[in-house]
Amino acid sequence: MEPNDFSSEDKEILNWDINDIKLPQNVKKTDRFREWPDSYTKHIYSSEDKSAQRHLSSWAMRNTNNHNSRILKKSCLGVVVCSRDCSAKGGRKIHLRPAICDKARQKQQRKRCPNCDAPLKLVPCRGHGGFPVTNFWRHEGRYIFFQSKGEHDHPKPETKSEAEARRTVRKVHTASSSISLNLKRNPETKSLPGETQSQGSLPLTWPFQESVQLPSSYSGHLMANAPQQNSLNDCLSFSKSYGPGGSTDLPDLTSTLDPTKLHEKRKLSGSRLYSSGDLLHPSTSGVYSDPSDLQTWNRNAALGRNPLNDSCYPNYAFPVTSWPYNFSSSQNSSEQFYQQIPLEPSAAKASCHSLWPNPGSNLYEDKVHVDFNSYVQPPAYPSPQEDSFLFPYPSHPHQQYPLPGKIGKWDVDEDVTYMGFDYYNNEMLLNFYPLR
DNA sequence: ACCTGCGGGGTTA
DNA sequence: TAACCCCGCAGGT
Repeated sequence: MEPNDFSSEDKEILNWDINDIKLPQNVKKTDRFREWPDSYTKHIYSSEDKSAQRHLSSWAMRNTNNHNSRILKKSCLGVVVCSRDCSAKGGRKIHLRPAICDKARQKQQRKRCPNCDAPLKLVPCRGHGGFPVTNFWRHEGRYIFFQSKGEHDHPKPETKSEAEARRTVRKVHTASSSISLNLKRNPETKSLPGETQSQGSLPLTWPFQESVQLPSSYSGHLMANAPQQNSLNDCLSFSKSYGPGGSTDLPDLTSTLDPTKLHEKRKLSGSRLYSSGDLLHPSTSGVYSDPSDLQTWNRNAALGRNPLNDSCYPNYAFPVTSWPYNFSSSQNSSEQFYQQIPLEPSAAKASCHSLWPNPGSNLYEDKVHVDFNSYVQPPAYPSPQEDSFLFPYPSHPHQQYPLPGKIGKWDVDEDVTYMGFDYYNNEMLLNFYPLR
């Protein structure tokens, strides 16, 4: 649509700025929640949207004080990578989600690469004129306004739920292995001083062991089968809740947030919002101030990525060689993907991904946007969250790393690639590596 | 333990 | 003044 085709009303809706005194309230259509907002984009969400209420993003965004209680500002923390830039089997790269909490992040950076044991490195985001990409949130009336400044100049980290899931499972594993060890020992034997369950010392192959050791209290809602029933059935059960039929929202992690909370604070002032600073800055393209980052970037860009290979396959035999879902793009590599899933465990040391296609179910029916049908298209491949913390190298015909500043984005048009994912199932489709 | 939002305050241009 | 940042606190999960 050409700009001239817009009515003045439309223009108002399109031209708002998060810093405006008044924001449009005659919004005809709210946006679907964007999990990976990038570039200089704006979105208007419904105030009912749980993900928007929580100001969620799959980028690791931390709160930034802009001294403006009416506009929440968050800046991107980048991504945690292996300092040796190692590749796991299958060419996957280590792309961890930086901890939001400063202390937790420092602690995280003291950990080692789960793949090669090299130190981890935080790649800062410099996508906004050399500074981190910033996101702004403002609740106004029935809508939640979102504005993004800058274009992420780094790979996507694992998602929030993936990172949370990894932590959760690590805890469970620690607990269960502790119990297990105690049972193996004389039950009355106390732990030796200094004896710890070092996460870092666990073999990389432990994820599967962990998955079968999950206490039933934990895994019961995750798997239809008993935890001890391994491999095929578990793996298939992982995939049950995912697929192109899902909504595009982030998982509804909780339902307790009071959406009016922010309004209560914000109704204090009715006049012009004082400037939130960099909102007024001219747009700038991504800047690489660190040549090594650019090098890494270029390498990644040249190698591309394959969202299919990013998908989860647990660290054990995966017998599925085809998928019942009939993807719209039958000639694309999704078909190939399912036929190439390695059958031997050694090839499957990879992140467990949250987005297996789901032929039937739609766990998000209650959340489906009113104009859902106008947005959802059958995905060309099963994994929109192609950027788990392990990254694939093989290039994908549909998606490659664009260089910053290009029109290309980290993800393909979200309208196409979005798929819903279920938080709890996501927990089972996690990256089991014991980090953080 | 960690996430999130808030707000005080420091630094720099 | 405006942009960035760090830090600590409180409430929540």
